[in-house]
Amino acid sequence: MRDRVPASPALPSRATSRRPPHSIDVILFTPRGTQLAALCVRAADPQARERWQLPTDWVAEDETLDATARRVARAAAGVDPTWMEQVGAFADARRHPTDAVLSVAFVAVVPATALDEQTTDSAWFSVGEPPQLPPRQRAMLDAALEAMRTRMDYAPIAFKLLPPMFTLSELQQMYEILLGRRLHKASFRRALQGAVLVEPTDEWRSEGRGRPAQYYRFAPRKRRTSRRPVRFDLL
Amino acid sequence: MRDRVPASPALPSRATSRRPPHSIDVILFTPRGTQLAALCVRAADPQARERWQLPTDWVAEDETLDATARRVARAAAGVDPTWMEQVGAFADARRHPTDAVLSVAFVAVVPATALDEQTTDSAWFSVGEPPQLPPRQRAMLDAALEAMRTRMDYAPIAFKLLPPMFTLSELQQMYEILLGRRLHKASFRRALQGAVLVEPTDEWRSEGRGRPAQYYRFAPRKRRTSRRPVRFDLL
DNA sequence: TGACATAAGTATCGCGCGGCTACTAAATCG
DNA sequence: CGATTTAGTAGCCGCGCGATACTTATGTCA
Repeated sequence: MRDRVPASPALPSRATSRRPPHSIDVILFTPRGTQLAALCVRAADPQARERWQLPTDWVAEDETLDATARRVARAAAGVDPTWMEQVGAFADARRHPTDAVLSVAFVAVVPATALDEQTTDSAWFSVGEPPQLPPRQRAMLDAALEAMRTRMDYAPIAFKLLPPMFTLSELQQMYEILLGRRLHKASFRRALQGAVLVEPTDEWRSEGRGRPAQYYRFAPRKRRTSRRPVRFDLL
Repeated sequence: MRDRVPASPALPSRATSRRPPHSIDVILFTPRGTQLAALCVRAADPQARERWQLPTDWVAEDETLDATARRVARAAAGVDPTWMEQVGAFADARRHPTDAVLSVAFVAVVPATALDEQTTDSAWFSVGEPPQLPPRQRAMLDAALEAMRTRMDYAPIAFKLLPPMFTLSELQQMYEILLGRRLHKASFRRALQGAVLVEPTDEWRSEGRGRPAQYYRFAPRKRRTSRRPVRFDLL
């Protein structure tokens, strides 16, 4: 399943004669146990193999930003992310490993099942305890986490991290990992039923102890008719 | 109050020897009557004076993106915006007036009172009926509007468009203009009192007919303790 | 085989918020 | 004085969400 991976995903692999001075940096998240983890790669500089950084590369000629981000993500994780979105452009004076004038950050997620063996060139770090990163990339990581959590209300990110069939407990656990906080079971299921997002299957999960759980599949039916009320309590 | 304005705000005014190939485009909003309006400028090309575009310029050497955006906004509107935030990077193949490889969009707002006479080089267009724009900038305009409306829950954008003292009706009207929809008076005031955001002053507005309205000032006291519940109805 | 543990799923209560209608309050206009 | 206009409030209602407690269905183990 894994594609051919360059020896060093952090190192710009292309050698274009006239490269644009902006990089694409990808913050890759995956659920690891009960924690959310971000992928970091070793610095390309052989002198500083102990330093970690985010996967990055230059934009190729006639390549869209999204295509570059997807390429960087695939090179670093070995698989295509199941969801990805741009976070924004970062161009302050803080240091960046490639000395890019401007860097565009993307946030992406990959399922835990897609992860294969750890390489010596990359490692997953819990978002609670990230390694020391170049200053600009550290800002990108924080912004990516916030952006993903905000986007969860609008994009089915959690669903894209699960297999086609899943139990409601598994779905709730995925939400909890991504949001970094516990949710209430009854409320979670009531809200889920209210929106018509999932439909039950005939399959049941029976693994070990406890009552078997019914499998559901993602099958959204209602279209967004809801209007959000004005909120002042977040100011 | 207006600064010196270049003859053509749309035209990159600086002539750096080695310019970075990315531009900063600013979507400037202002309340105009009961409608939200966006500022457009005439194309720099004397051959195409009938075409409109968004204010744009290149990033100067050792200039942050925000500083560039502020400079572009001031050049186009004559005043500093009272709120501004980055929208994102746009780099698809769609045409852009400066042929920039990559453009970073910013959304900003200026109060209606700060607007001076219309120049022949710029005009305000209602967001409901924008002029035809270069394709990339058209996408930026749509994204900017959505980003601003999303951000209203987290940043006091409406307050920054009002004078230091304002009536609650004025505040509600500002929210309605920015959101593009009507709000309910009682609900609006209840939510506003719930968060402790404004405090009454001793001043009263008595203009013509109707009961006088009390002036309030923006004085947020509570800190954000609220956690948003998970929402499935927006998927 | 019955008690216990474990996990899935449901029932019910209460509270607060958001939308609605209707009402009161204070000014101007004729 | 009465009509009009705008500001501001009161109360009802329904729903969403959190919390607690309960039921159901399996495996484990004495």
